[in-house]
Amino acid sequence: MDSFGEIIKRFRESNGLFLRQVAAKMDIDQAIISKFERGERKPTKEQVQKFARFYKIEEEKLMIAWLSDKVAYELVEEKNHYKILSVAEQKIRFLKIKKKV
Amino acid sequence: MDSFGEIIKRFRESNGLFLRQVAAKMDIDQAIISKFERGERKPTKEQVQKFARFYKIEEEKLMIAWLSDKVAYELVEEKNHYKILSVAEQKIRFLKIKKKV
DNA sequence: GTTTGTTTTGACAATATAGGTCAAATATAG
DNA sequence: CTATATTTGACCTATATTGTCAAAACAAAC
Repeated sequence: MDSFGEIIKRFRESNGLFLRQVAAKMDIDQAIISKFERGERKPTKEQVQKFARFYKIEEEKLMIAWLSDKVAYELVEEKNHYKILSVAEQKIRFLKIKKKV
Repeated sequence: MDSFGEIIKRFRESNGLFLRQVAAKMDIDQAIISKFERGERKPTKEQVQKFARFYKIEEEKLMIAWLSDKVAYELVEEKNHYKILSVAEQKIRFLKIKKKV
């Protein structure tokens, strides 16, 4: 249940890298990476993919963390979050079927 | 499992109102309401509340439809949507507990 | 306590996304 | 064809998100 930020921070540290180094190699401002790691800012989808490649993390895994962060952030202040999620699930299933036809 | 748009359209029609009339009373451009009804645009939270009051729909019900639309729209193109939703659910639960402390 | 190296913060700019307005186009009914 | 209702699309504005940079804060070493 890790957040995107926790994951990329863990990988950075286990590789013994400084923000400065990651920033240079990935060509992303280090202030932003610092904010990603602490969940203060959300990366774009392209950045998520870039991090997956950089740290050799399975892209799907990182994507799940990132998207679930977004959904959680969007609903945490709302009532009935469980209901909202289950209705959303039904709608997604319906939409996915519809598109294939 | 209705979308926000389907709900407000149903209420408008069952009240025998034209878009023009709703638009005038609610002070929202009728083109926008037309787009809401067909899901082409998403209303703001304030507008959702306004529609709930206008049609005397239970606000929670409309809010659930609106938020689940947003989540569904956000995830429909993604893989692993079920996994994403279940991780999001855990994260929300965790965050809600954390806030109360 | 000052030097050196790292991370965090915050103000501001740039960009992207969402929402609003309006008039014209397209139904639909008579 | 006329009249009324809805939809579409182009354009504009507002808001939210992301990027940049320099300074502040933190930490370890000495």
